Amino acid sequence: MSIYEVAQKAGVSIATVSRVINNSGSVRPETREKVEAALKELNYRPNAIARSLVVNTTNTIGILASDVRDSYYANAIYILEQEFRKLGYHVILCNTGGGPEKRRRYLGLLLEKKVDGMVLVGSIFKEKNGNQHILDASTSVPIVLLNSSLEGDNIYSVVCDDKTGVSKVVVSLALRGHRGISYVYDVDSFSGLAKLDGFTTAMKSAGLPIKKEWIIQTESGIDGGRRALKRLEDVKSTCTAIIASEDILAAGILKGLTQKGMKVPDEMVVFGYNDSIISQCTTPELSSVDNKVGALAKEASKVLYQVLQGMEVSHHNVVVPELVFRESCD
Amino acid sequence: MSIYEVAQKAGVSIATVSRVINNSGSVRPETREKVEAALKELNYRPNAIARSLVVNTTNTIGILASDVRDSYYANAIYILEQEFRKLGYHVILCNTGGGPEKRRRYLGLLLEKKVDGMVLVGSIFKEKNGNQHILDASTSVPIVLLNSSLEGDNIYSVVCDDKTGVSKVVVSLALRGHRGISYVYDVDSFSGLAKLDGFTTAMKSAGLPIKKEWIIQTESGIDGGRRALKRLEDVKSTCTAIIASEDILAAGILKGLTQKGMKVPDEMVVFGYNDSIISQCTTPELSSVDNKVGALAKEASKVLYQVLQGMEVSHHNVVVPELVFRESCD
DNA sequence: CTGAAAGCGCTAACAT
DNA sequence: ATGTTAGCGCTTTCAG
Repeated sequence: MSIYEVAQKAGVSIATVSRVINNSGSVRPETREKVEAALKELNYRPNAIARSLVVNTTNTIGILASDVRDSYYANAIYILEQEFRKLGYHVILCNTGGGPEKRRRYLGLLLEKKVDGMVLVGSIFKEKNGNQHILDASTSVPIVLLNSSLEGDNIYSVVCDDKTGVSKVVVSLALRGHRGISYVYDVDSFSGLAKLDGFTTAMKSAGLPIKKEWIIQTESGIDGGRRALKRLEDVKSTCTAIIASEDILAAGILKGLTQKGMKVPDEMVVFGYNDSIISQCTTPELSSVDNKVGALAKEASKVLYQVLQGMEVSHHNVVVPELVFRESCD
Repeated sequence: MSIYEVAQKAGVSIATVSRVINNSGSVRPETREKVEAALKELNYRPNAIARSLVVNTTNTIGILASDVRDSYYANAIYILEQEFRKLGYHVILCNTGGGPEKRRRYLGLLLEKKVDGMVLVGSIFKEKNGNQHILDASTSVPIVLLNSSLEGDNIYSVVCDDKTGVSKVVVSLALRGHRGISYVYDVDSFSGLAKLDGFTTAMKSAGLPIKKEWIIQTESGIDGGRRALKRLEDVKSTCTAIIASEDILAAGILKGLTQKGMKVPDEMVVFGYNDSIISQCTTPELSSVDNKVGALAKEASKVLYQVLQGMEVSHHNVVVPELVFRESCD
């Protein structure tokens, strides 16, 4: 099953076999045929490991994501895998589960596996020095961050302009006459902070009041949404619109509202974020912000590919999100 | 950055360095310290590729799934990755997109990459000879099928008993007095067929009428559900319960029902399948069948691991699903 | 306890 | 056009 046996069966040297396999050098048609016959007969498969060792490249990209089960990441990974495949790369997947510790370990493992490059999907949290390992890894291979950002020679980022995303929602709501707008979010990630920033900035420039009690941080998930709504009631809120940083949060809010018998969108308008499948499953259907994961992932693969090809590539790349209106805000 | 440089810096041979790295053989404490110092200083990382070449194993498992974006697959992949990681394996992910053609190619690629084993996630469709490549691949490495089945020496399967899953729903519905029960499904996959079988079998043994017009095949997705409902109306159906083969289908059905002003569950009962996040987002919330992806994936990784360890393992393993009652069927 | 050397399967000069 | 050969970085006998 090695190249030697093929060579022997074809009555040529291993170099010749290598040549026909890789279409390199030139070989006489008759010789080629002999070799190809042997290849078929032995059902030969080249050993990519051995090849990698000599050519010093694995055609493999490492992908780190905190959790594939999140549909946002799932989408990103799906596209990344597809795109890299088209470009001739394999993909090794690692679920890091968020924390920097596991991420550090996986980065190391991927480095040992000699991946040609990596893409880190999703927000990096702001730990003190928590990102040193990324910087370190980047000395060995190029790294692209999808929806996160970090400064470095060999680090590239592709982000969705989430600040603008939320801003657009605020503006849109203001135009519809809403003055009391609440913002509900979960995590303090890179994009989480950008969204929050977008909210406050836009509220200010629209001249709308920003009340502390209207900005609510809650747990992730549908129950997080429910709970946030409850807290909003506690403070006797008089807002007429709620923006959630995630669709799933908005789904919880919608549930809570319905339960209280409040009409959406008549008595309260709700906006989600991600334009995930969830936004189509709720009743009423959820208006949301399409943060373009597909475009982001495509861009990320393109960037990494170009870097790998030795091209000069911009270190910062941004994609602009779009509002999608459904029943919860018409 | 190779083992040679470490050896040189430590003033020992590469064999010794190898020994301390792998904790193999025995080395004098002082020597070990010298080596470890050099290791640190050079920030050395072993080259897994080179190692794989000699030990003839990569500690990598290939995973083929048709589409990670499907939450069912996403869950499976997440758990698989976690479990294998715990066992010391990496995971290469391939999205095959369903068809056998791409799957054949990916199988080959994974073989070249010398994965130690593979798990194929999801249903294999019934093509004529469409599965020969799986059989072929299994001569090189063990393969476990998650929720699919194929006979072979080196092939193992872990399936959810979906036939029983749907049967349970039927029985449960019959107990509640429903006699007219409709079944809506999308694809003819391995598990798709099992579910359908479960429906007809259970209907028969419950002595309930099986009408052709009540068994509806439709497209996948939320619109598939909507459309199926429409067809059900077309035939002036008088059924009082609908079972869908997927939550997302049920979501579409629910939407359609609400639109028509029909009360769920009072006028019509609906049951989904998968117990996905979707079932909690709909209004009313969807009763569903928990098909235990988590358990399935855990079992799959265990099976493959044991095979890799040279243990004797059962070729057929089944996990039993459970009903989860929510508002759409109380 | 440590080192020398063979070899894993392949590619890429360098010869011929 | 084809063959010979030297590694790629590592593990693993086999000597010492």
